[in-house]
Amino acid sequence: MDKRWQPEKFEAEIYRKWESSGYFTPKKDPKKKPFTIILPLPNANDPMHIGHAMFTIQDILCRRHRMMAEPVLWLPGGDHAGIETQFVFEKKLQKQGQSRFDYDRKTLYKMIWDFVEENRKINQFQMKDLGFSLDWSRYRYSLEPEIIKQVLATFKKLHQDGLLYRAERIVNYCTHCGTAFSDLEVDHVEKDGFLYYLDYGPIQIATTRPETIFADVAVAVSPKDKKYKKIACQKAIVPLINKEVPIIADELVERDFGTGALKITPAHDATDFEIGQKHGLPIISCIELSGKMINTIKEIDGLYPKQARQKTIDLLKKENKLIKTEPLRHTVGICYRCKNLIEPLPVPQWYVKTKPLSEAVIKSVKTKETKIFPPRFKKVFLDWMENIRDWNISRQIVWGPQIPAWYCLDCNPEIQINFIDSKGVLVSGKYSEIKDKYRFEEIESGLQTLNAPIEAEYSIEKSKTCKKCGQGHILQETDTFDTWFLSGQWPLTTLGFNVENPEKSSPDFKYFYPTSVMDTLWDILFFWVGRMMIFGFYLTGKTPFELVHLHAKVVDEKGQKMSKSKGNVVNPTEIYQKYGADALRMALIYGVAPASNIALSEKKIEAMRNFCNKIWNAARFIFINLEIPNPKSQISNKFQNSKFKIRKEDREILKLLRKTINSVNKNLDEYRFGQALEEIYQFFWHYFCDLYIEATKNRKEEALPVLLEVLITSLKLLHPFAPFVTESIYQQFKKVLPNYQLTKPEALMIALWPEGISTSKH
RNA sequence: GGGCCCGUGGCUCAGUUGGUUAGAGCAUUCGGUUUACAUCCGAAAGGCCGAUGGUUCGAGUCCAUCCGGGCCCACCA
Repeated sequence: MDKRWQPEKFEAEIYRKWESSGYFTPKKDPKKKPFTIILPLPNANDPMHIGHAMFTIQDILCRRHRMMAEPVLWLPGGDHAGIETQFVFEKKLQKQGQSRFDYDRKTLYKMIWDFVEENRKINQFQMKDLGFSLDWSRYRYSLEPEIIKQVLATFKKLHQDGLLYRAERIVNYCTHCGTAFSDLEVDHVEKDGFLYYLDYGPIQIATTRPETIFADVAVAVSPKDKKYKKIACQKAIVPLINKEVPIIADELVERDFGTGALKITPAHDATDFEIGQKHGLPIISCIELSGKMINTIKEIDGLYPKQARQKTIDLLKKENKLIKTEPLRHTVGICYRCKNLIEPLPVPQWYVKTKPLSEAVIKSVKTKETKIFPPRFKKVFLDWMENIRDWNISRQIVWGPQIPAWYCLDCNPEIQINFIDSKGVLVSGKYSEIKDKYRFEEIESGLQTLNAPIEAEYSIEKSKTCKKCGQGHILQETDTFDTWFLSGQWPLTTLGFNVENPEKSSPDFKYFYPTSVMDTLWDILFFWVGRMMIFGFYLTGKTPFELVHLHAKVVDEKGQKMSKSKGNVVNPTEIYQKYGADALRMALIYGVAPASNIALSEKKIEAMRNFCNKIWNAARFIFINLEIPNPKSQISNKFQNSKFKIRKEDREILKLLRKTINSVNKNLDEYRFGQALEEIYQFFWHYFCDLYIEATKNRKEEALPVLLEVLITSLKLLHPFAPFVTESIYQQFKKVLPNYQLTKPEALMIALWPEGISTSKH
């Protein structure tokens, strides 16, 4: 054995051995309950970042259960990651001086597909480098035809069950990304702005968005507000356009804010929209999807809201309609992706009715059919579930499966179409306006987007001709699914669930579902975990996983969030190349409490590298003392038959070993990985090495059986945390002790886990 | 506006249902090391466990209030 642990010499070979021996692929045994984890599918396009290295927790769970002789499946996959990937790709286009609007959707889709394929394997290699015991034979990609087939079937089922509908509401629209987002995808930031007090004739209002006055349809006051009682029957007058609008009363209006009167602009504010709906007010838009002003006055039309605001204020000042301006710190929504302001706009979208779906989920968490760890997240999860709002699943991007709904253009001539014609020119217009100038085939092949009015009729069955009018001018909805609509079904689709006929689901599904643990970063608890549970219960009536385990994010040594701009990002690849995978794995686990931030420093990684070296050298010491003159002669003769005296120190170390086994098991049973590792660390280094090995130096031969037993047992305990160094050592010993009882199994990875006397309650 | 979490030696954090001298890694100081250890071993120094009050035979650990830091959710224009 070398003088020190050199990971680069062993890691790749060891991983190859495991994989080729088929250890990662479970043997299904109907008599045994399997242990299953579905890997949170990384963005197929992303190289690994430090967050992915936290999958170590899952590997620890899987490796331990595998050693406990359970059939273990850890299933890997990759996500096309709709908006994330398209965003990255568009940035790339931008660098080349292009944009997505230069391409029809088919071409763009193909380009992104190729872009992803180029990178799709990278993070798979990296996960292998980290030693993850994933069953690569079951790898799934979210855009595989079979996966998409099931996802579309779910859409159809939702539709049949009346849980799906189109609606035109205020959505969170990012004019830069050109798509709507769900409420979860909007970040809120505090911003210093101004509150403008405007003269609306008999009444004064206060607003932060004077540029939207052109779309005002009313002024609302609080019904409790006495000071406006008298003028309730009068009309307010919108300045600049001198439009008369009614003054109404609604309890959503806050009496003490501003003047207590709120201008109602249903098209550009969610609260106003709600009030507008209640009072039957019209919806007038003054900002279009491109983010530009429209339907205003000639000085303003075509401007972006920011410029429009200044211009409007100038004009209001001129007409003496601006009463005063006061500074106001308020929160605004920004796009979580591009950080630009979210523009609330009315757009027809597809929605899932979530309330009926959430009931089973809530019940399962309350009855602990689905457990959440750490338990403190249970409350926020339930709060969210209980107040869930309908889910907007439409995204106006191309990267992802299109929503399976079809419109007949002849029955819906008002449909707005954007396409690139055969000369490469972008054409926009209603179908009724363009149908005589272009052939349908030209429109279809150059199609970018269509925008169907809310009353448009659609079919969820694909057909060549319209059942109503018999024409063949049919286009599919160009909205694609929110990525989470696909990934929300991941535990089902990856295991082979059949939506249309659950009886026909694959044997894998029948055996491995429900899965055991879902481990993920808590920031996607609602995005993903919640949706997986919704789909799991909706489609199978069962929870998709018995336990949700949430871990925290990795921060730098000062406790600061890692970000590119701060320059404190730790690249896992560099780390494991320098220190070895085991050192990185342990640095992420050691001394970390459940779901608390993980402070990662180079010093800590070094310390764990030293620990690997310590393990290696303890083994080396024993290895050398086997002193085998001829490796083929059986070492066992040398000590197995010899009578040796058990001394006090032998008894003590064995007792301590037993104690360590117990506490490691207990800690692991309760998901205290950091504590478990600390226990082994202390035992191995400071008791076994510092005390026991030192004490046996003058009676090496006699102590050999105990040395070997403690070493091999420790290797087993350490294996889930540091698989490479432990397996490498084991293989060295196996070579010289092929028939020794402790080194019988082919690999440490499949050796029997040291069970303690369990003290935890089950 | 509602909710959650954190505040323990210079730094980063453990401390599981309240129980003997509060732990680790890194950093610091001193000593040792001819062979398991690009190191390692031994020893030392360093903490009124954010503040105050309470429950208790006993609290870092439970309760209340306050101070300081972080996070999540929410339609205050």
